[in-house]
Amino acid sequence: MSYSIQQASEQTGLSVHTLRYYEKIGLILDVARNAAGRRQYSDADLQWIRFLKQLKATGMPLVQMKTFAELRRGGHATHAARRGLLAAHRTAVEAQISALHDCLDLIDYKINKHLQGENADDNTTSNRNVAGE
Amino acid sequence: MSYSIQQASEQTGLSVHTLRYYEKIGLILDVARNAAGRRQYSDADLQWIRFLKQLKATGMPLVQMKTFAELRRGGHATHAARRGLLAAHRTAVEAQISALHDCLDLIDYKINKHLQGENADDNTTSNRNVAGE
DNA sequence: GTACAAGTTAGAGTATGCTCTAAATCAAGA
DNA sequence: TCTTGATTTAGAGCATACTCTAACTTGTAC
Repeated sequence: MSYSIQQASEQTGLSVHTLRYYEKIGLILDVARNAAGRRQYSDADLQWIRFLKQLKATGMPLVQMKTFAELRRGGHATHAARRGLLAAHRTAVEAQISALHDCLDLIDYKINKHLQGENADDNTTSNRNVAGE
Repeated sequence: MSYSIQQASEQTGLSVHTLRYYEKIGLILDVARNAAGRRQYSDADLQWIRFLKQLKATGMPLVQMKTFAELRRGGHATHAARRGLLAAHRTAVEAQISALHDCLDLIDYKINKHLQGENADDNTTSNRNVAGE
């Protein structure tokens, strides 16, 4: 099964512009072309693009994804390197989750403060050591 | 207690450039000045800046933080609006956490795949419906 | 064959969020 | 007083990640 750039866009949720851009900067490699020079995305291509989207959702910069894309093209020899990258990123994602939980706690505290109708404009007298209103 | 911009920078982890920038775009309001026109940050200011930093860590755009900053200046009358904003943001942060957990799962799958020495370059024969290598 | 939609490229433009520079002012120590 | 370092402003510059434009080619329907 192969897909036009428009179909790939629909399947992945990235715009056609973005798909071309990702290819230009080396995130998507070796996309097949038909006789007329048009892109023919494979299922594997779409899976890879969805993976990129996931990585992006975790805040990974495109340049780091590019590193991964290049390693991927290197085949078996690069398995260890890719594993290392993923492991490092895993740690980063866990830290992010932890930071978001902290923020949730803070938001809950703030919401609660507002619900109770406390003087929410005077941070200096807060009985809890959290950031200002 | 009041703090110079340099001290505020040290206390909050934002650069002095960023502190001035945040003030310029309306994220930090009504910072006191001494006779010479130099900024004198209060403890309340620092708490507010730390709160901004937390919001930023959750991916909130500066323009939305600015809305919150303006509401804050509005005092009691804006409590409900602020509560609404925070509640909406809470939902967004929860969604983010959930997305990050999904990504962790995917990363774990990938790491595992590499550890086992499977053919990690052939996505089309993957026995699991996840994104490409 | 003639529209018309969809594809191609290179390259310009935009949005966000800083980050730095220049020129001037100010405060404190030798 | 002179120097050094910190501050001030307006505004320029930069990095990231798109997003769009122009000019052209291709494929399909009528």
